[in-house]
Amino acid sequence: MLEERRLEVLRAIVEDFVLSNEPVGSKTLAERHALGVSPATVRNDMSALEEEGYITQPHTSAGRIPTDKGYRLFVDRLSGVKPLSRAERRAIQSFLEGAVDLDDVVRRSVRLLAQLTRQVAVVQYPSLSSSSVRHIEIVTLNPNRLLLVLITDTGRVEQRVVDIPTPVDDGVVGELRGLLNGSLRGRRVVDATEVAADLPETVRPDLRPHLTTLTTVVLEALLERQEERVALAGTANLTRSSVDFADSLRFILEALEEQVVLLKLIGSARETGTVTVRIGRETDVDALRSTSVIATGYGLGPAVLGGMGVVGPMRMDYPGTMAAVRAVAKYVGELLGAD
Amino acid sequence: MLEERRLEVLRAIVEDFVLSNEPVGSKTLAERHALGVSPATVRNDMSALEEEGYITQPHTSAGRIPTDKGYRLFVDRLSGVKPLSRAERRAIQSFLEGAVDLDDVVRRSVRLLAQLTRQVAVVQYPSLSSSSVRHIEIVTLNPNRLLLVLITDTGRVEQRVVDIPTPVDDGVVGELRGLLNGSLRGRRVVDATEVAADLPETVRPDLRPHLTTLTTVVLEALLERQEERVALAGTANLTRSSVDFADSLRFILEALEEQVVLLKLIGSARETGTVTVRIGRETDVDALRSTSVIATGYGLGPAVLGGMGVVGPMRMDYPGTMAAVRAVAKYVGELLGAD
DNA sequence: ACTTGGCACTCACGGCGGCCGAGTGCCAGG
DNA sequence: CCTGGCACTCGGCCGCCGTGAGTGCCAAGT
Repeated sequence: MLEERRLEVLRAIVEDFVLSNEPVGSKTLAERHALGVSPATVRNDMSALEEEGYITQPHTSAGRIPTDKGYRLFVDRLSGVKPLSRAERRAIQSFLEGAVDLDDVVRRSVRLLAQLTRQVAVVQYPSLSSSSVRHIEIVTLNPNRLLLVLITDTGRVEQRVVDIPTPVDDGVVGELRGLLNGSLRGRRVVDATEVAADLPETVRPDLRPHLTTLTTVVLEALLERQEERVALAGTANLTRSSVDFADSLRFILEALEEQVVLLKLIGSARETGTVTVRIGRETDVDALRSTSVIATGYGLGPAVLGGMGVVGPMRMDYPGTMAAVRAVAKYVGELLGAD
Repeated sequence: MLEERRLEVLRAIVEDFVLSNEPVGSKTLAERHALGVSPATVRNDMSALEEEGYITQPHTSAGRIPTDKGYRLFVDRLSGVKPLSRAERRAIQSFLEGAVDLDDVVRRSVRLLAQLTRQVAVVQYPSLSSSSVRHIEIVTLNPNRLLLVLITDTGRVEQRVVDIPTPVDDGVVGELRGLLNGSLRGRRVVDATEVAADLPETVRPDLRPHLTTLTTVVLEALLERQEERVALAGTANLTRSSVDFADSLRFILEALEEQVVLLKLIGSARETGTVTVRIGRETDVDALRSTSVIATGYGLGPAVLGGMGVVGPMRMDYPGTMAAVRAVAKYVGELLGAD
C-alpha cells in the first residue's frame, strides 16, 4: 500500500516530466494526478524515491526528474504498451505498400518509423545469413574483369567486380556460372560457405584458379557484409528535445554516423523476440548516455532478418514508441515474408 | 587603385571573418593584414563597401560581416582555388581505392568529402541515363513472380520484383530473357526506352502480355529512378558552426533529409564542367538561406555520371572547399571511368 | 504508524542599472 | 586622398535584488 503509492508517484513523475520537460514538484503532482493525498505526503514519498535512486533533483529546491534507474523501473513495471490509433495503423500500411524493391522497403520503413515516433529511426538491411542463394550471375565486363551478381531469396542483390589475372572467354564464364549455381543455388548462406570452399577441388584443373577467385569473392560477399548496412532517418528530430541536449548533439550525430555503432545498438535486440529498451548508459555508447534506444528484430518467426529501432532522449514516450516500433517491425516482417 | 584597395579590404574581411566568426573592425583589420594604410582609411573603404551592399554590421558599433553579395564577389574575383596538400591527395587515394563496388565508392566518397571539408557532404549515385544496358537477368521466384535484374556498364544494378498474372515456366522465362537481352543489350538507356516500347509488337502472341509487363517494368526502372538517390554524410559538422546557426539547425537537417532538395542542390551543378558555388539565398531553398552549397559534376568528359558537393555555413573556407570538391570529383570520375 | 498543514529556508531565474570597450562617423590638418 | 583625433553608440558583462516554486522538517491530528 505504502509501496504501491510510491510507485504511483514515480509513474506520475515520469509521465509529467515526459510531457513538460520540467522538473516536477510535489504540489503540481498532487493536483494533476488524482493521488488522493496531500503534497506533503507526496514529498515524503519523493524523498524516499530519491534515496532509493529513482529520481533526483537537478538543483536544490527544484522539482525532481527521473534517473536512469527510475526510467528503467517505469518501463519494466509501470507502463504498458500503448496501442496505436487506427489512423497510425493505416498510415503504416499505406506508407509501406508502395515499395518497389527491398531497398525501397527499408528506406520507407525508416522514414515511417521516424515520422511515427518523432525520433531518429534506424533500420538494418535484411541480413543474408538466414536466407538462401537464389541465383548467381556472372557478366563479362571485359576479358579480365567480371561482374558477379548474387541474388538471394529475400530479394537481396549483392554485386562485386572481380579482376581475373588471365583472360577468360564467354564459354568459360558460362561453365563457371553453371558450376557456381549448380552447387550453391538453394543453399542457405551459412551452408553455402562450406560448400563453396571445397568447390575448386572438384573441377577441371584449368578452371580451378578462376573458380577459386570467384568463390573467394562470393564468400566475402556472403559473410563480410551480411549485416553491415543500416538506414537512418529523422535526425532533425534530435533538435526537438530540450536545449541542454544541444550540447551533446554533435556527439550524438557523430555516433549515429558510425554504422558500427548503429549495428551494435540494434544488433543486440535482433535475437530477442520482443521490443527491448536500453536507457542512458545501458546503451554502452558514451555519446548516447543521455539517450534511450528502443529496438527489436523483424522477420517472421525464427527467421530474423534484421533489426530496427529508434534513438531518442531518455525523456521519451516509452509506451507509444515501443508500440510504434513493434507495429512497424511486425508489418515489415510480414511484407518481406510474403515475397 | 582606390577600387583595388577596397577589394583588398573586402577580401581581408571575408578571410578574417571566416577564421574568427566575429565581426571584424577597422583596427584589427589594418593590423593583421598588411594593408599599408591606417584604420581610418580602412573605415572609409568599409563605409563605401557597406553602401554598395558587400558588407553589413550586425548592430551599430560593431565590426562588419560580409553579405551574400560580398561572398559572391569574393568567390568570383578575389579567391583562387587553394591547392590540396600532398597528404590530402594521398588521403583521397587511399580512402577510395579499397572500394568493393559501386555503392561502396559512393559511400566512401561522401564520407571522404565530409572529412576533408568538415562540412556536410552529398554525393549523387551515378545516374543510369548516360550508361548502357549490360545485361538483363530474369529469375523465377515462383510461377507468378519474377525478379528482374538490370545491370549497366557503370556497374549499377537495379532490381525489381514483377508479378505475372498467368504462370510462366522456365522455358518461357528463358525466351523472354533472350528477347530482352537481344534487343536491349548494349543500348544506351535513352535509346533503350524507344526500342523497348516497340518490342512486344514483334513477337509471338503468347509472349506478348508477359513481355509487355516486363518491358514496362524495365522502362520504369530505367527512367523513374535514374538519378534519384543520394548519399549524405557529415551532418555532425553542422554543429561546428556558431550557435546562432543552431536556431536554424533543425530546418537545415529537415531539408537535408529530403532527397528532392538534395538533388536540386547538386543536380543543377552536374552539367557545368566546373565547381559551382551557390551562396545563401542563391540556393533557392528557404531553410538553407544561411548556408552555401559548393557542387560539381563528376564523370569523365561529356559523360557526366552524377553530382557531388558540400553544404556548409556561408562563413566557409571557399577556396579550400572548392579545391576538395574538385579533387574528389576528379578522382571518383577516373575511378568509375576505369571500369 | 501515516498523513497533514505550517513554516522557515534555499536557490534558479529574470529584470535592472551601470561600467567597459570595441567600433564607428566625422572633421580638420597634412 | 590619407591620417590622427575625438565624441558618440551600444552590445555584453557583472552584480544586485525580488520573486516564487519547491523543499525538509516538525508538531499535531487521525
